[in-house]
This record gives sequence, C-alpha cells and structure tokens, in this order.
Amino acid sequence: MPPKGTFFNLPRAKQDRILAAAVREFAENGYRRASLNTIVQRLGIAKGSLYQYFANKEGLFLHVFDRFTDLVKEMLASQVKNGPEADFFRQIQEALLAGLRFIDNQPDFYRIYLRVLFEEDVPRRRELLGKVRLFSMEYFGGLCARAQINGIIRPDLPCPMVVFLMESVLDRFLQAYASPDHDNGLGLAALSAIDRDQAVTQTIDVLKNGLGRVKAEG
Amino acid sequence: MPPKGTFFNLPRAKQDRILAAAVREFAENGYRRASLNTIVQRLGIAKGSLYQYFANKEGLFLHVFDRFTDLVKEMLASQVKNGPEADFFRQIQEALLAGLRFIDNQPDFYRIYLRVLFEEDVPRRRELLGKVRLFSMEYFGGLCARAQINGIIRPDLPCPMVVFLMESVLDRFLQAYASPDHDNGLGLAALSAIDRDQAVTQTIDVLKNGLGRVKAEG
DNA sequence: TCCTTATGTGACCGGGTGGTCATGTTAAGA
DNA sequence: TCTTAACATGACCACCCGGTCACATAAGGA
Repeated sequence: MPPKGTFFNLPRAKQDRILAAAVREFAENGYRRASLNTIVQRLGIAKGSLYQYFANKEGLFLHVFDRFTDLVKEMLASQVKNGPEADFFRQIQEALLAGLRFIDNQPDFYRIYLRVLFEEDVPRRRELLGKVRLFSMEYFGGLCARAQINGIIRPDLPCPMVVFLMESVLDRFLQAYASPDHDNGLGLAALSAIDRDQAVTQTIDVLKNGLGRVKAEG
Repeated sequence: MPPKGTFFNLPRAKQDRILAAAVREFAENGYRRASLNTIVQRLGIAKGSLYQYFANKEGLFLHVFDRFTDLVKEMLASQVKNGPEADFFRQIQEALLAGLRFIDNQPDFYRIYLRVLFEEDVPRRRELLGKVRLFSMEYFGGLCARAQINGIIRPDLPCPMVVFLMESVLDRFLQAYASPDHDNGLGLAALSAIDRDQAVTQTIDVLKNGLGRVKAEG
C-alpha cells in the first residue's frame, strides 16, 4: 500500500512537510492514537487531500516507516564501509556510537521505531520489524561469525545467543539515551559528552570482559 | 484513587472476577485502548455498576497495578529469604529464574507491567514505575555493593552502571520469553525447559565473564 | 408491613476517530 | 475561449469511547 501517484506529483517541499508532520504525530502518539485530524490541521490542508495522497492511515504510516528503513540502510552502509576488518569490540562500539548519532539526528524516527517495537496494534508489525531485524542480524551475525573464527570471542556460544546478548545491552543503552524513563536512574540522557563516552566504553568493556573481577591477562 | 468502599463489600469471588476481567483487558490492550464496555460485557454487569465500585477508568487501573506490586513484593520477599549470602552471580541467576516463574504464573500481570513501561499514556506512570524500580534498585543495588566489597565483581564500575547493565540483560531475557517479538529470532519462548535453563546459565556466564575469549583462570 | 438506604441498570451524552463524497477550484490541451 | 480531467475541500457519516443519572430493584430495621 504505497502512496498514490498524486503524492509524488507534489512539489518535493510539500512532500517533505507532509512527511514531517506525519513523523511527528506518529512519534508523539504511536500508530493508533495518532490523529489524521491533527496532522491535516497542522499542515493547513483538508483531510480529503491527505486521502488523495494515501489510501488510508495505514498507507501514510507505511510510507513513514519506509523512510525509516531507508535511513537505517544508509547508516549501516556507511558503518560497513568503515573498516570491516577492525576489531570485533571496536566495531560494536562504533555501532553503538552510530546509534547515538542516529537518535541525535532523527529522534522522532527512533521513537517511531520504539513504538512499533512495543505497541501491538501497528499494521504489518511483524513485517516491518522483520525488515529492520534482517539488517541487524546480517550485520551482527556476520561480525560474530568472523570473530569466532578469529578467536576474538568465545567459541562456546552460538551466534544467535551472542547477538541476542549484545543487542540486549546496546538496545537498552539507546532506549535509555532516547527516553530517560528507561534508564533506571542512571541519567544517561543528561550526561555530558565526556561522561557519555565513558559509559559507552564501560559498556563495551563489560560486554567483552564481564562484570566479574578482572582475571589475569590472557 | 482507591476503589470505593462498595467494591470491598462485594463477595470476594465477585471482586476476583472483576479484577480478572480488568487484568485481561488491560493486558491485551494497554491502558488507553482498554474498553470498559468490553469489561462489563464480559462480566455481564452494567457499566453503572463498575462506576459504583471505582471512580473511573483510572481508579480501576490503579487497583489492578496495586495488585501487581503486591505480587512483586511477595516475590522479592521470598527471594531475599533465600540465602542472602550466596554468591552474587548465583543470586542474579535466581532472580532471573524467579522472573521466568512469575511470567509463567502471571503472564497478564507481566504484560501490564510492560505496557506501563513502554506506553506513555498511562495515568501516574512515573509514580507506578517508580514503585517497582525502587524494589529492584534496593535489591540489585544492595547485591552490587556487597559484591564489590567482597571482591566478587570488578570495583571500577559504579553500582548504578552495574545495575543498569545487569537489568538490560535480565529484562530483555524476560521480555523475549514473554513475547517472541522481542527475541531476535532466538526463539526463547519456544525452548524446551532444558534449553531454556542452558540459555539462563549462558546468559549469567556472559554477565560474569563477558563475550571475549576466556582468559586464563585467575 | 412499610419506609429508607444501598446497590444495580442501561439509555443517553459529548467528544473524538477514520473515512467518504458531492462540490468547488485549478490547470492544461484544443 | 471552451472542455475536460485532476486536484482540493470540509461537512458529514457511522462508530466507539468514558462517563452520567434517573430509575428499578433488593435489603434491612422498626
């Protein structure tokens, strides 16, 4: 259910304004509670017009999410370009930093992603999440496989488990950064750039060496 | 905004039926989308009656969440009772297993908790989450402090950071167990009891020793 | 028995929603 | 200039919501 042809006939600037208004509304309210009335009101256009660009609410939302996956694809592409043969944990750290930059640059898109992740009444939810996960599974899965071959990470864990644990920590870090409700009093979002970078370093170090008392160097 | 006195005048069985219907509806739909019409319809009572027991939707919901915090309190109490001087990682593992049991026994209550955690339009959200977090901060924060004194975990990380990282992993594990949408293809929810226990063990081991190649024993 | 109080009832209200469509407006080709 | 097709408009629709309230019913004391 892509946008109708009429949408792409619009001047690019107007397309962008409509997209921005939709992104804002969906980010602030999630899919179900987002109001088309509010969107058209803020845009100063008639509701009928919106329905001439998109078949319905779902069509508008899918267009918004498509733009999100485009942005993720861009990000991953530039990430892969950066030294694919770097150290495993170095790359994980870069991925986390890239996530933080994404949130800084596109906070509303990230909020929409979280909405889809945690709200059940989103159209084609499985399909949408599947797309994003495919990206991350390919990227992190590949990293893990190579790192195990190179002996950089322990070989006794299956890669899906490794990816799961890594993503647990990275995702939560990003969630806490994006919405203070999710860091349990750590205050990640309010940290200075220096302290934030230290938190990143510590997080990656724990992923590498664990919480246990540091052993003798191997 | 507690239930009105009339609610507690009801036979216990009817109180329980009403609670169960509300729990189900809030678990399935979250706060905003949950429908009082649906609840009274399933209960076979008039909407006016519900408003004689509770001031409004918010009052009903707060009663439901209160029962949830009661259950959490019970769980933590029995958890603390179990060997408080056991090994740190052993206790973390027990906490994770207790979480899994809670989900098995009270799946709807756990879903409601997740709703509150991830949906913004919940009345008194900060207050409700604060209560639960207080429990967990006290428990895990205490564990961390003692474990650092005893030299069981590395001393270079502040406890809030340790708790944050621990909870990242434990919470995500529980979320994945409760709703397959949140494990990235790992299939935690569908695992056999044996495989599930192995996943628990591996998870705790990674928290302790990290993902890096295992060093020489210290 | 009768009166009073407490409890149960569901039609009804105002408000917001996604979606429609007859009508008005604009623009282009002949 | 006239015709025709594409686009813009907002009043309107059916639906569902949380919440109200005048009224019916049941219960308990005298």
